[in-house]
Amino acid sequence: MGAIYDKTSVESIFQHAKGLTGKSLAEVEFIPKEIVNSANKGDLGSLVEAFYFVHKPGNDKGPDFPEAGLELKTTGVLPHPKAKYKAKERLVLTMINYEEIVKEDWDSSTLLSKCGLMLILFYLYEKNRPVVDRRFVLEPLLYRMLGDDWPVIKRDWETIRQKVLEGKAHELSEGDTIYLGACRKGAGGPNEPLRQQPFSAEGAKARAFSFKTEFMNHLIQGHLTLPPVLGLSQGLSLEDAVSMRFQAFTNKSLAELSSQFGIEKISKNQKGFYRQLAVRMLAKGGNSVPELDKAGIEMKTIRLTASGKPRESMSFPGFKFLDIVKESWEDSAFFEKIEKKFLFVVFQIDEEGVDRFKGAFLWNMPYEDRLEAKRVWEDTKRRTAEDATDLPRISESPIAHVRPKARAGEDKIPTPQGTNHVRQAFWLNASYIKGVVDQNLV
DNA sequence: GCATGATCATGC
DNA sequence: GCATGATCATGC
Repeated sequence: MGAIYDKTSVESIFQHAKGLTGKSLAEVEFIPKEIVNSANKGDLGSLVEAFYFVHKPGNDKGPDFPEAGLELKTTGVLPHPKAKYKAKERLVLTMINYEEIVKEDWDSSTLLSKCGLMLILFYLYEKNRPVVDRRFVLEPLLYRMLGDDWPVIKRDWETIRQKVLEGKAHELSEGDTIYLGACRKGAGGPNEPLRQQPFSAEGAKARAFSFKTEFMNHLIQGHLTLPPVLGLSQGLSLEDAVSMRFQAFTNKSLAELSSQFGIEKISKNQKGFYRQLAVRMLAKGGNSVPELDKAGIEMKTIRLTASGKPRESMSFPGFKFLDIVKESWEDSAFFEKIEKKFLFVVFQIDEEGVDRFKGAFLWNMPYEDRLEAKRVWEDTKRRTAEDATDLPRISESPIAHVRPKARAGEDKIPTPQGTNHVRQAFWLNASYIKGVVDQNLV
């Protein structure tokens, strides 16, 4: 049975939690066999609560330990060669209740009252190991939502609430926000029931507040991470911080930038050079921007020709023919990517042929366009099953197409037809990117 | 100039 | 060794 501790004291609960460090639940407590067998992946948290803390959680609205105001979370980590561990996935905090959130304000919000103080236990995720045998490999973490990150999180919460107020709960995506994501929740798929929202007749997918995976990485590696460079803890929005940083560099030539940062483009084929410059501009000469990593923001460089069109379409991760035919849209890598927030950093060749920095902006794909991307993905899935050599071309959609992306000509992978064919990826059309740049670059 | 195909450079 | 962001190459 669980050791003695005081359920009303944060410190006491925290100390008790430390007794799990380095051990699995089954090493510390006897867990009846029928429970071990029936436990699924989501159950470790409730098993820890029931068997180790000998505690019944309160209702859904409040924290697990109401007297202490403490919410208990367990979450998986994966081994990582450099950082030792990284987050397996986002941490789901609590469901977004569309009917309720519009009546709330931040200070009295369900999110803050339930998750304002969390005790997070990190276990090593091993797919085939029963949850009760998974070891808690890190010290437990007490996370206060009102610490350094709160201005960003509050702003995120308000962004989500605002969208529901506008009757756009169905348009929510993770890319709307910085650290606090509105992740979809539930099995997904075409049969998943939609939820009602107060200001639109349109049904919306069930979504929950979550800490993004990359944000969890920073919690895990907290003491290792570099100091923030954008000053968001003072309440500045990420948009403003980014545009202020880039402002000073507008229209500077590549030569000016590289001499300013003391980095030279040595070889003609230095593909990451523009990206390096972008990071230097943002990080005041440094080489990392922790806030961008933490927010899971995808930085992409865009190089325009003198006429203002991107030189290239924009590539996304590749897919395997045998996988895509079994996947659903919302489990696909392409879906995950295009729900993200992007930082587009734009360079352009001027009339004299000089490459110049033109500006940068944050962007996430509008709902309508995500529907079109979904259509292209569904079409790709269907056609892969029939003939993997005939996939959506650039002329077939204003937004996305499918094209090879391989390491070499021999880099071929199996198709459902039993043949091997060159590896493929999704791309956003250069003409679509042009439209985005035209609309967003001031 | 564009669609399509092919592959490079880099970081983990 | 490999995935990913990025770019080059070719033919119409």
